[in-house]
Amino acid sequence: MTKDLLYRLIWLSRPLMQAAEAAVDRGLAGTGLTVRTRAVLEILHDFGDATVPEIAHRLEINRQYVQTMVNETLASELTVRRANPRHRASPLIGLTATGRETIAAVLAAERKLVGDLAQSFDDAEVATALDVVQRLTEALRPLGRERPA
Amino acid sequence: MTKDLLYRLIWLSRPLMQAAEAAVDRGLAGTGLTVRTRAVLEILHDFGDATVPEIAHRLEINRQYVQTMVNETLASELTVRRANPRHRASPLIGLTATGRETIAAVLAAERKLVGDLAQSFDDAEVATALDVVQRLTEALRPLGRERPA
DNA sequence: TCATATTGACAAGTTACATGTCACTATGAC
DNA sequence: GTCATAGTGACATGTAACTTGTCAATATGA
Repeated sequence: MTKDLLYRLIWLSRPLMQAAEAAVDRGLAGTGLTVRTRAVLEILHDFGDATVPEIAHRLEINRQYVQTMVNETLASELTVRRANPRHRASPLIGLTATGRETIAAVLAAERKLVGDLAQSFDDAEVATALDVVQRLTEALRPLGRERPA
Repeated sequence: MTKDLLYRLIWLSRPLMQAAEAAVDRGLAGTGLTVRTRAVLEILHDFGDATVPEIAHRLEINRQYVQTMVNETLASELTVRRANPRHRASPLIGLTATGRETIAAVLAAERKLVGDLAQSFDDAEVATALDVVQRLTEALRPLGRERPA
């Protein structure tokens, strides 16, 4: 029955996430990054300079916490503040040369590992899995809200 | 490319888990349970009486934390201590009538919701997704360990 | 019987967040 | 321009879900 399979799939999300984040964390050893500062740098790497609230929106966590993560990356000179023409009080955060090299190296290493894993899977099944998981996530989301829609 | 799809699938595990746990949490409103005490009761419901270390092993978290969760369920009389013939100092934890009714109601409600969701999916795609996610989790697990195997 | 392991209880520490407040700064309607 | 309203950085505090360490009581097995 689909119901039971779906139930098992839902509860597999936690082990998958834990395994994934542990693997990422291990890949971060020696870089001085944490899983969360890695996430900030990845946003800047993928989308270019952004303000703290913009990064927070992308990461779907609140701006106050992102602020502390960004402050850490500023302190370790992985990022810098740049003048924001659109808002004088809210500078754009951008990668420094070091920051760019660091995150690029991390992402490249991760992609290499995933490339190795990918050999055990074929395109069609992964595409199906991705589609199912995406639809499932969207279907579950409203159920967690105050007033489920 | 399979690699990119796989990468996206890996990073979807967190949103899926968050959506799933938020939905579970919402279903717990009014029962006095938390996501974690629910997990303890579910183990007892599915596998029968168990000691604290046994529950911890099933949940893959440490016994000290499980002990505090179990103590909460004992305090709210959802569970009771029963003599353990195999170990005098480590009682078996079992559901009370109230505990059994509570967890049965919660699980039934969850299964009903999943049943509704299941109508948007077909058996084959969910089976494929489950298989991919299981294999992916097992493949990622060793990468997070000290000495990746 | 005696070394070793298991268990419950308790204390602390940690991580990854959320929430609330303040002062400052923009922005847009007028 | 002016003024209500919203966005922002900084800071403080709170919280859930853990981990780690320790101790004394108790088992277990050679």
